[in-house]
Amino acid sequence: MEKPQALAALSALANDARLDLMRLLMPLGDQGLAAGEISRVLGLSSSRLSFHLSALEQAGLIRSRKLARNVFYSVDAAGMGGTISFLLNDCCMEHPEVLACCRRGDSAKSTVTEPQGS
Amino acid sequence: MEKPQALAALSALANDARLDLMRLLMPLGDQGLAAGEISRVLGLSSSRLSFHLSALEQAGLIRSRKLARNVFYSVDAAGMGGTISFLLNDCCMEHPEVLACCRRGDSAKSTVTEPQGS
DNA sequence: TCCACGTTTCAACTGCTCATGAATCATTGA
DNA sequence: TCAATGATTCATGAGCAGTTGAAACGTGGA
Repeated sequence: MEKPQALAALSALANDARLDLMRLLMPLGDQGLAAGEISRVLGLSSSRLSFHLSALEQAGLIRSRKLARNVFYSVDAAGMGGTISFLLNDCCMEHPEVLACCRRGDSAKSTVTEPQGS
Repeated sequence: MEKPQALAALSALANDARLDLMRLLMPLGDQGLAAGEISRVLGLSSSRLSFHLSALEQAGLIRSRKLARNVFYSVDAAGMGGTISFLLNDCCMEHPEVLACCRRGDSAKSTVTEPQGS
């Protein structure tokens, strides 16, 4: 993934509503969920939801599929994976401590990175 | 890592200059680089750099250390790792296809995720 | 054909992010 | 003490992101 694309994806993810949206769609796989249903679950107005959905779709993080009157949205696993991969490989250059934090699924509370105590 | 903290980190990363900054600091480890040197390397004005540095520091992605007249900035591996871990675990719930993309270090060009052809 | 429903688009407004240059602060050496 | 250096803060302005409600669009059923 190139930097502009990664930047677009990061910008898209850096929003409360859109992060909730990704978390809602993630376990549903390719089937996804209709826009109206998403709007009901997340409590977003239709125009607001449409705005956020198109932001995520433009960033390559979700896909849409028209079915009768409904539009179903589902996560684009490759887009999301590519974004995380960009952070891990291109940005962090597989920095060992960063990798360790990821594998632990750990939060920011480690002091092992500070051997210099003087 | 909690959602507000992850959102702050994602917002901080969703910027061209700040992404460059992280990539510059990443291989330097705990030693880091002085602000003036960073400004020279990246070609940023001092006030602009200071603005971006404080954004990254507030987001918990870098640390600062005063040394004589200089302020050295270095990556906070735990913060960066926690952010990636949040995306991978909390947001993607370790979605197998997302994980696969990450392990491959692959970009968004995979069609293996689409077995349904009819 | 007409209406209802699901969804998107539009215009207007608010607030935030970012860039710029000047001013300020802290530290060091003369 | 004073000047020079390194870094941050401030005020300003431009532009973008997000919210809202109304209008428009496409589709399917009566």
